[in-house]
Amino acid sequence: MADDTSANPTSFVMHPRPDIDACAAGHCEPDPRVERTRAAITDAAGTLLRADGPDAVTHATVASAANVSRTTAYKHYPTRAALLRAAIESMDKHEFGDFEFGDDLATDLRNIFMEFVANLSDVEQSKLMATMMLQALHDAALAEVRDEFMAELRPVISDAFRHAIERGELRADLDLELAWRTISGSLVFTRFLTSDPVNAEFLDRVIDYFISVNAP
Amino acid sequence: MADDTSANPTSFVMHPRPDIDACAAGHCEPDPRVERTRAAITDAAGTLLRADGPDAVTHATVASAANVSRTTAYKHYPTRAALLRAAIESMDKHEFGDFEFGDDLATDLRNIFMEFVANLSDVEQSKLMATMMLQALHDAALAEVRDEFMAELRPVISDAFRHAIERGELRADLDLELAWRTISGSLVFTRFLTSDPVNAEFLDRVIDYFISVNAP
DNA sequence: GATATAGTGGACGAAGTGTTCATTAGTGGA
DNA sequence: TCCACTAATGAACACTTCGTCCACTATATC
Repeated sequence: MADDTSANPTSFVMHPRPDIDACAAGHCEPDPRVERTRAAITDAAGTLLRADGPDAVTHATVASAANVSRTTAYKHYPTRAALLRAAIESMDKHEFGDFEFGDDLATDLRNIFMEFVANLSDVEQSKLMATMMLQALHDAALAEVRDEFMAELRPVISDAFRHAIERGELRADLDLELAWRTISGSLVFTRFLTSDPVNAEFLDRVIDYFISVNAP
Repeated sequence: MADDTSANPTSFVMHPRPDIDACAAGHCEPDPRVERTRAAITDAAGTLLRADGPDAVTHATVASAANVSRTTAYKHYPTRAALLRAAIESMDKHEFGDFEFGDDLATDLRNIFMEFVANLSDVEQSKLMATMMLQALHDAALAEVRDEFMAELRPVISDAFRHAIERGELRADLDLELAWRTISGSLVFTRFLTSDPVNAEFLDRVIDYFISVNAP
């Protein structure tokens, strides 16, 4: 099916525009129509996911909520899995690049986990997170999204621990890997496997327990 | 529509049978047909949930897998939520009534969490658990199921802690509530929010860390 | 065997899914 | 400003799934 290059010279591809898939891949002068449409779709998908759960995220509902035709939704996200992934990726992940460490560990941990806890205490955001956890079990691409999400958190916590060790707040032989899993885990476990509230108060309790137990 | 009691005496309700809903409620001489059908449906639903995830659990698929007519599936579980709940309840929850405590905490914890970890390291069982966590956010009835599931685990762990305290393996002022959340949480968090494996080795690491940190 | 309920399977309209296609709208280069 | 090109549209399509209904058969108890 290769085009015959000896065809009518006026039929040259003179103004090639990047197509949808090329833009999705990343580097290409973006067509504003594509950007607009994609943003509308991902926003709508995320909102629907938070509000009504994963079952509510279909091409039809999303297209309607995004004021976009159903056909377009299929063009951008051919499968339901891709649509769901887009919805989950719409989650605003906190950037810790500019995090400023304070003078004591408790304050640092409170600041770091504040937003995490806020997400957990919000039912809609929790639905989104639980959906991510569930889907990541099937969907390798989504598992990567999840890992990137967590990759934001971990180095900041590790740094906080290191500072605390330097200050003598924590024992020097602390297992950093287990330490951060302990704190995050207490929050996640309590949110998703118990009926107990996960709020600032509980976070404080977890942090205090952690510090008291890991003091030198 | 009250029956006229003066009607033909042979038309008395002579052999009233309990209906489906009464049996579902619990106490009633169970109709073997109902028991058989229910078991077939819940088994099939659980298997489907584990194998293909919650989206695969519909009245049609379950009925087909259970060799039961679609109509019957609707009769027993009128909504999809009810069907999913049945699937999740089919999870065999370990009974700890007969648990025998040993002479050291590490062994006790290993034995207690062994099955929990086995579930987490199995992808299918993990799907079931993640579905439970997600659905419990919408479905109050399912939240209760989840709590009952956890209620099996907690007292055994608390007892293990208490024995350990008596033996001098743990500090006496240990916060039991946070302690068990710490261990369970490390496992759950690592399973559902990281790509790292949760296996016997990891469990040992968690337990060793916990004990070393909470020693008197 | 009489009687009552559970389970069956076909049929149904309604709704949803995934695709195609001719048409319209919006974009950037000439 | 015009033009070539692609994105987006919406109507139409065959197809599947959903939930419900009903006459009928199977099975359990007395």
